[in-house]
Parts: sequence; structure tokens; C-alpha cells
Amino acid sequence: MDDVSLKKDSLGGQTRNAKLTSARILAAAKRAFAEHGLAGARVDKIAADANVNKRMIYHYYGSKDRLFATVVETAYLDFRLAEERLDINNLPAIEALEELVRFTWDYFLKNPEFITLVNSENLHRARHLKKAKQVIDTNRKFVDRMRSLLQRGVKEGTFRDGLDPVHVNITIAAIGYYYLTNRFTGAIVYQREMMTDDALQARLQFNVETILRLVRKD
Amino acid sequence: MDDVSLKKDSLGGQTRNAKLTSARILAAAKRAFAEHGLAGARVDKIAADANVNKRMIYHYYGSKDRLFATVVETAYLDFRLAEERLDINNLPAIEALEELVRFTWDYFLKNPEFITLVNSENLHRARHLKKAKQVIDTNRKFVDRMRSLLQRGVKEGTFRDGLDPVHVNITIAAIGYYYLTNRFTGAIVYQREMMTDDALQARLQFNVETILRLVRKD
Amino acid sequence: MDDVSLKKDSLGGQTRNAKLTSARILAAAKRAFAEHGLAGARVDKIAADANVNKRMIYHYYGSKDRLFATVVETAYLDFRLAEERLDINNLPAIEALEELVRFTWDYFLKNPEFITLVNSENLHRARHLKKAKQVIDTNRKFVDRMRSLLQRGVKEGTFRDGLDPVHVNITIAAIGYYYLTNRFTGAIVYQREMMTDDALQARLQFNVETILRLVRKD
Amino acid sequence: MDDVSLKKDSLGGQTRNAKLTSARILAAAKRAFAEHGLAGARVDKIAADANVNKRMIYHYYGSKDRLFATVVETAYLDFRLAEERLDINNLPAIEALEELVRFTWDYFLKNPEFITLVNSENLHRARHLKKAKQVIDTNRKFVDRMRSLLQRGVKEGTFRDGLDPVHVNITIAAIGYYYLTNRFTGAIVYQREMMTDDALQARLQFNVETILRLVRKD
DNA sequence: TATGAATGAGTGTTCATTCAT
DNA sequence: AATGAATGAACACTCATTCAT
Repeated sequence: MDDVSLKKDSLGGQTRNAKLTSARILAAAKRAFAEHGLAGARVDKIAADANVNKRMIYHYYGSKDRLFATVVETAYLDFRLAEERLDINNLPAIEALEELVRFTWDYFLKNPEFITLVNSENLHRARHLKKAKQVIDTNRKFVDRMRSLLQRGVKEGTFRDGLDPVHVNITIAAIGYYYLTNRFTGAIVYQREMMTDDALQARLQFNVETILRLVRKD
Repeated sequence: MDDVSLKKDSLGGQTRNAKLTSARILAAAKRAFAEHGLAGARVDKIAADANVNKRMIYHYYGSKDRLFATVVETAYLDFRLAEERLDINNLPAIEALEELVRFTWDYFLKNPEFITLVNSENLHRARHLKKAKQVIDTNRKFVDRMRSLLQRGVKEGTFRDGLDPVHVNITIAAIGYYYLTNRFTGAIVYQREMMTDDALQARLQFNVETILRLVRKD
Repeated sequence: MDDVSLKKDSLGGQTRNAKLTSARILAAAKRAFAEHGLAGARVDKIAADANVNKRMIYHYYGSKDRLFATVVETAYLDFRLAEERLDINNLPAIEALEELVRFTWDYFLKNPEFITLVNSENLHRARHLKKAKQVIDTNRKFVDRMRSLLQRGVKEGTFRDGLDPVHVNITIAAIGYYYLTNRFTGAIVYQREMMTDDALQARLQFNVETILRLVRKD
Repeated sequence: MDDVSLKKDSLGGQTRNAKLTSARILAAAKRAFAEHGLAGARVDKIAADANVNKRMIYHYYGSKDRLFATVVETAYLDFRLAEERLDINNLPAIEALEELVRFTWDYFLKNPEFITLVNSENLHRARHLKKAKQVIDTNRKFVDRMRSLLQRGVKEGTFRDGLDPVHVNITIAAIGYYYLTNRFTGAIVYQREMMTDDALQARLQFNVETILRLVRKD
């Protein structure tokens, strides 16, 4: 997603490139915070990974905490952006919903940092995201979208009435998120391989079924 | 769960009490790790909170890492213990399953540390839990239990056939866990109060419905 | 003294104005060094306060240390300049001396940066001022002036003989300087308001008396 | 004064000695802050000079700022203590006052750190000393002492009436303090050796004369 | 069993200064 | 003349852990 190769001097040997430098820092920070959390990540390592002078982190982001805030905000924005690109308006509601389940699952699977960043942010009681106005703004659209989809399903005669769009949304996220974030303890608790292609395929199928049964008109 | 009052000298003025000291350390550690994660928790603070000399932590647990391992292991054991105490064998399968959904939700709600500890342990790829033989052992029983419950439901004619007990289990956990662990970012993303009595009640109701629709024979 | 309004582009919109830029740097530096000392002052803040690019400081002054040296040298030159403007040759020696006491006090009071700069420079063993030839040159005049004043007083029959002009000079400075530079600890040590109009007036009166009694022929 | 040789293991090879360690830190800190001010002093160097692990500074004093506060407070307390030890009650008032002038001069001369510490503390607007209750308490006695001495002098018929004890005190301090603290710039400004034995002797003599002329009944 | 002093490696952050344009 | 990005050394401070008693 963001592994656009950000090599130094990729723009014709120039080393003084604010955009590039700050982007490289952000990418390295995302990796570090996703892997070790806010407290566990090391500023030194982020700088080294970004191939950037440590001082630049403070130049562009002010502090470790604000760097983390930016990472989290960006992660949410990227997620919403990908979601918006999903064109499901021309599909029957039931297929559109299934598409949404698949998209959510795929996004979590392909962007494992997103999940651990969200976990970290919740450990910190969302104090960074609370200040992220842009994220807050884009959320309204997103809840509205589910609301219309559900209404459309009802009109089409395939969805039952009275479903709370927020709870449907949460459930779609939950059944994918939980499986993936807890895949390590899950392998122990459930005594099963969690991440083979077959296992992943099966889980996605199960999730689709769960959601469809949840919304389907009896 | 762990609010047993562990006062110093509660056993007749004696200050040397291995059991008590180590228990007080464990309780303080649980709080600290749950609140700040493994990297964010401070050994000094744990000792101070436990009202115990810092050296004692090393005496009883060897290292911060092993203390964390013990905390996580204990948390899992406590969860399983509570679950085992749940008597659902005499209920119709459908009611038994509903009871399980309610129990899981309640446990997560009343033991918020459990959730954050599990998150932390997964951030560390379950490396501590992998060594916890007792936890591994108790899990078989627990998966078996769901398997029999599903089979019983099929026999009773209320559950559909072919459901994977592991996926059902995961789904029950997921829909409660996700809502609670992400309640801080959720309040922002879904623009809604997540933790009022009404909201919690509504979510539990939604979850019960989700699971029943998932397993019910059409 | 230095509150000449040094607004950017005050000379018809031109942004390239060596004199103005360097003057603005000097003024900001004076404030910073006076408030925080050499070690405590920040080059970044000086640049920001001067509304000037940080690089300009190095362009005009070479280093923080040389900037400080310039500030100190300028402060001394300004003091001497003000002193020279004082016309006391036509007054009776006794009144001239009193005038000098009042002038010194007023200067310290109205230019508090002068005092802290001198303190800072002494903390650094006057290593900057040692190189300031202009300052060194102007000092001879100044000691000579006191010498002639004392001689004049003796001739006029009001001053006693044998007074060392340097010690008189030092004493005049001391009794004002100490009171003002130590006004913060003084308020604690002497348990008294130091900077009210009444307190300042009283101190000046006391100082005049001290000096007159010191020089007066019995 | 405080150069009691604080060698490690001076108490029979024991290295774990809280009193000794904290005293060694304090002594090294006093030297460092006196020489470089609060901002200019280096915690690393203080630790090295004290032959102590840097961590110990934070163990005993919490922060650089609080260490500085302790140094300043101790310096004031030491000064007052020395002053109290001065027995002048049995001398004629005029001799007692002269003794006080000599004592003040000698103390400043032999404890040059005291002067620079006071300068530093005033640069910081006495924010540390403001919290030093013990210092504040001991000051009343000290002002009272001068008041009684002046009253005694009036009774003895040698001092004039109406002298403010605080201003006399300030003046006694001022004429010694200023000469010594500004000895480096003074050497340049007054073009004279300031610290030879002769110069110091002459200044003390001048100071005694200044004070006696100030208080003497005409 | 228990204590508080002590440690060394490292933590986030700041500094004056220089480079490229 | 002027700019903002970039640097590396140093900064105050913190960490989990061990030592001496």
C-alpha cells in the first residue's frame, strides 16, 4: 500500500527533499509502531530505517507522540480512501454487502499494520485520533453509506428491516479483525493453523455467511 | 477477579509471606501490563503499587518478561476457569449457546484487562503463551465443548449441520471483543457513545441475534 | 535604547537590507542572552525573534559565541556613550558626583539587560570583552574623568584628599548594581519589596548619602 | 568549606553509603553550577566528578533543576551558619560592624561559588530559593541582628540614628560582592589588577572606611 | 525473605552549525 | 542576501536489572 519504494535520491540525486524525507520517516514509523507499539518502538530505529537523520523526525513531526498520531491518522485515512474507491452501488444489495465483507477482510489481511495500530491507539484511549479532524469528518459518509445500503436491501426485498447500520458495520469488521489480530494466541487456543491459504479462505467464507444470515430477510 | 484485598501483614503482622508478596506483585503487574502493555509498563511502578521491594519481583519472577508471561498465562487460566464453571448442559442447545454469548460478553466487560493483555500478547506473537503448557492443555476441552453443543443442537433440530465449532467460537468472541477493545476509536469512527448501559445492552442483544441466526436451522 | 522599531521592509519593501537584518539579530540576541545567559539562550529563538533566517546569524556574526561577544561589547559601548553625554563639568564637584550616582542608578534600572550581560560575561571570565579593543580604549577616559572630578572636589574644599578614583567608581557602581541584580534573592533574604517606586527611591537616596559621606571632607 | 575530602570507600571500603554519595554529588554539582551556571553545567560531568553513577543524581535529587535548587539552598544555609558563628556581641558596635564587613568580604573571597550561584539564581528570578523554607526562616534573625547592632551603636554614641538596617546590610554585601563578581570585566574596565594580595587588601580597607563613614555619628 | 543503593546501556530530545539551492 | 533542509554530537533523563547487606 505504502511500500512505494522511497529510495533516497530517487528524484535525480537530490537529497534535500522535504516531501520525500517526511514520507520515508512516516513509512518507517508505521512499520515500527505496528510491530512494537508506541512505547516499544524506538525513534533511533525509525530514523535508521528511514535512512534519515534522527533530527529530521523532530523537524517534521515534533515528537514521537505526534509522529505516532500522524501514523494512526494516515492509516485511518488510507483505509477510508480504499473503501471509498470500492464501487458497489450498481450491485444488488446482497452482493454489495458481500463485497464489503470481502473488501474489509482483504484490507485487514494485506495491511496488518492497520490492525496493530488500531490496537495501540485504543491502548492509549484514542487520545491521538481524537484530535484528527480529518478522520472525524470522513466518518459520517462512511456510516451513511451502510445506512443506504441496508435501506436499499430492504427495498430490494432481500434484507430484513430495522438493522442498525453501525452494528452491522462493527460486526463486519469484528469477525475479520478478531481472527487476524489474535491469530497468534488463536493458534494456541484453537489448536489450529490460522494463516494457511485454506484457513483464510474458509474464514472469509464463514464471515460472508455470518453477515448474510444476519441481514437476510427470513 | 483479582480484587481480593491483598493487604500487607494481613496474616498476623508477619512481613515475610511468600504467597502474599508474589500475589500482590502479580495483581499490580496485571494492572500495569493491561494499562500500558509490556514495553510501556514500568517495573518500578509495579513494585510500588504492590507495596513490595523491587528486588522481590526478580526473586519471584526472574524478569519483567517472565512476569508478563505469568500474568498472561494466569489471565487465560482464569478465563477458562470461569467458563468451566458455566453450567449449560441442562439447557436446550439454543439457550445454551445464547448463554455462552452472554457469558463471553460479560467476562470481557468485567475483565477489561483480559482483552488488552491478549492484544499485547499477540503484538508479541504469543511467544509467552507458547510456553504455557497448562493453558495449551485446557484448550482441547474447551473446543470439544463447543463441538458437542453444536452436535446436540443439530440433534435437537434447532441448529443446522456442518458448522465448524472453532469458527463459531471465534465469532462469538469476535463480536464482543472487537466492540470493547476498540471502544475508544469506535466512539470516533462510529460517532456514537459506546459504553452507556443502553449501548452495551443493545450490542449484547445484537450479538445474540447474530449468533442465533448463524447457527439456526432455516 | 534598543527599542528602535526594527520592522522588516521598513525601508520601502526591500527584504535585502544588511544593516537592518544584522541590527534585528543583535537586538534579539541581547534580549535572549540577558534573559538566559550564553549557555541558556537559543540560536533558533534568536532567529525567530529577529524574524530572520537562522543562517543569517552565521552570515553576520559567525557563531553564537561571537554574537554574544558583539552583544556584550555593544552593551559596554552604549553605557559609556550615555555616560559621556552626561555634562557635569559645570557643576560643583559635590553635585557632579551626586549626578553620577543618579545616572549610574538610572542606567542600571532602565537597562536591566546590561547587568545580566555583565554577569554572564564575568561567568565566562571576560574572555569576549578581552578582545574588544574599542571598549578597552574608551575606559581610560572614563577613569580619568573620575580622577579629575575628585581633584576638583579637593580644590573646591568639599572632598577629602587621597581617594582612589577606581575604588570610588567601583563603589558607585556596586551599591546600585548589587541591589538590582540581586533583587530576586534580595526580596527573600531581606524580606522586603525591592522594586516598588518607594523602595527604589529610598535606595537611590541611601546610595547618594553613602557616596557623599565617603568623599566629603570632615 | 565543603572540600572535606569525600573519597569513595573512605569509611572502611564500603561503597554503598547514601550519605556519602549524595554529599559527593552535591559537592560536584556546586562546583559545576558555580562555574557554568544552571544551563551550562552538565549532568554527565557532575556525575563523573563525583565519581558516581549518573543515575544516582536522579535517585537522590530527582532532576538537574532540583539538584541546582539544593545547591543554592545549601549555599545560603552555609553562609548564614558561618555568619551566626561570628561572635560580635562583646565588641563595641563600631568594631562589631567592622568585623561584619571583614567577615562578609572574607566569605565572598573564600567561597567564590557562593557569588556565582547567587548570580545564577537571580538569572532564574529566585524560583528555586522561593521554595526553600529553611532559608526563608533563617533570614529574619539575620536582619534583626543588624537592627540591634545599629541600635547599640546609637546608644554607645558612635552611630548616627535612623539608619535602615536592610540598606546597611545590602551596602556591606554590595561593595564586596560587586568587586569580586565583576573582577574579570573590572580588570578591563578599570585597567587594573584586581586579585593581587595588595589589591584585595586595599579594597577591604576601602570598604571598611565606606561603611564606617556611612554609619558614624558626625 | 527482604532492602535500598548502585549500574550501564539506552531513550527521546535538543543543540549549534552547515549544506544545497 | 536569503532560505529551509540536513547533520552529528550531546543533552537530560529512564530503564530493567544486580549488588551488598
